[in-house]
Amino acid sequence: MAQKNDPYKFKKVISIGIVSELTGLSPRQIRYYEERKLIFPERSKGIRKYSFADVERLMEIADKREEGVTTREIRNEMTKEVREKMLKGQMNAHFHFRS
Amino acid sequence: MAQKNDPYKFKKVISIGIVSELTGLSPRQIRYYEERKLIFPERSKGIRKYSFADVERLMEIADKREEGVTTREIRNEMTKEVREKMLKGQMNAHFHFRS
DNA sequence: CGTGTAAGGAATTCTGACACG
DNA sequence: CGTGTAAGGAATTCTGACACG
Repeated sequence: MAQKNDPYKFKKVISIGIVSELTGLSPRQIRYYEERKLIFPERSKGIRKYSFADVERLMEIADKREEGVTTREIRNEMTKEVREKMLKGQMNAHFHFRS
Repeated sequence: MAQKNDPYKFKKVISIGIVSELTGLSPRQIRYYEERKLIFPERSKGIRKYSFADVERLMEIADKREEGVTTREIRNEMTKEVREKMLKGQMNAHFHFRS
């Protein structure tokens, strides 16, 4: 596992303009990737707030897009990863019970 | 030393409204503490940007203010700490040379 | 000294839409 | 499909000032 007890990485506090600066993506692109369910900012009075984790995710997305991967495919890879992680979780729970 | 290789703690990316929510301080108070040189946000097109370190610092300031410590005194404690750290740095460098 | 507030302006963000492809 | 743009409105932030104390 990467880093989970990172106290700042997951707090949604960054507005879209700054995210745009950090990632090099346009606000339009960032909003579109949300529409395609690749990222999930929170809202503070209607205004989108992102975490550093979101910023890193967006940079990964940007890389894949440059390689020609469609948002649809990125989305699919994502759900696949989640599925695998859930399986692992199941297995861990299983072995835990058995031991 | 606390945490120095924290990749997110020191990036100035949070706007004053969010800092206000995180700390419970009013924007007015936050700007005033800057005027008194207790914090040093960066600016992105005139708009203040704070780091998580700044947020923590502001919470310390808030605690001291509640105890009745003046901004002047907080400022003095600060410069004193810096002075001590510089001394330590000197000593470390010194011993380093000698060993 | 430390903080609230009203004032006017500038910069940000939001959404829905049209465009191109 | 993915992204740019102009449009109109709403929310944010900024500064300097007056107030109270």
